[in-house]
Amino acid sequence: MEKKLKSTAPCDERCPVRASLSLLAGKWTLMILFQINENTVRYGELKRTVTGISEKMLIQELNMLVENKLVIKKVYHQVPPKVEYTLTELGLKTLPIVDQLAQFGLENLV
Amino acid sequence: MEKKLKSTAPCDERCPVRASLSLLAGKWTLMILFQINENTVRYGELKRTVTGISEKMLIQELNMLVENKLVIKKVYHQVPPKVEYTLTELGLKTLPIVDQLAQFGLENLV
DNA sequence: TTTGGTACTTACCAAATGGTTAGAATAGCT
DNA sequence: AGCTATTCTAACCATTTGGTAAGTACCAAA
Repeated sequence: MEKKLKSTAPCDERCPVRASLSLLAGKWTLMILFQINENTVRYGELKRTVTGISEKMLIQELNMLVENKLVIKKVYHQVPPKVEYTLTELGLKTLPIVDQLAQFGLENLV
Repeated sequence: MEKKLKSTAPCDERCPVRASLSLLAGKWTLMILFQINENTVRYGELKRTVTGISEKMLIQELNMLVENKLVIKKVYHQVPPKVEYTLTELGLKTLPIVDQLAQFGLENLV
């Protein structure tokens, strides 16, 4: 009775894949989430571990992630400043996606 | 002995997440793979189901996917022409990623 | 002979993305 | 007084990405 749903279902605004991608499709987004993972990470640490990213991009992405409630930012008002980033509940839920990406990479690329 | 590997592992060229993203991070890539899925799909069908994409982008992405061995293209030399796209073995292995994206979208967005 | 259907291709332009460089803030250390 | 450390901001430019619109090819059917 409902055999061919898949092939005809259009991928429009309601498509869950599209919705996720609009949040996560950036060049660096998933890699940053991967690096934060289940840890609490300082800005400088991210700068070092996400190799190749510019400061501008890193900050821009982090702000975007905070705005979208995937990441929590904790500022220590010290000098020199100290800022820590952690995944929110929602952010943690992206880790299975990242895991699949990692697994695909491990098995078929690199 | 090897507790803190995660937090210090840099995400450089060897990072499997980065490798996968370099292949799949495009705005439309994963959505196209999602639409082809386990089916055999004609070009025109994709044009209709991946709503919002331009012909230029769709062709460009499909060519890229064929080049990267994620998709097989079968041309029927008829008039009017008929072209079918199918996922390769490798392409099928990206479906778990897409599934996670879909699940994340379903549970937290839309 | 004109129209239609399918799968592209091309040229041009606009917008999004990303990189580089310099600098701001601030307090402790020398 | 000047240096250092850390996080972030701003201005400028280059590259990449993406969209629009028009055109190509081919034959069959009207």
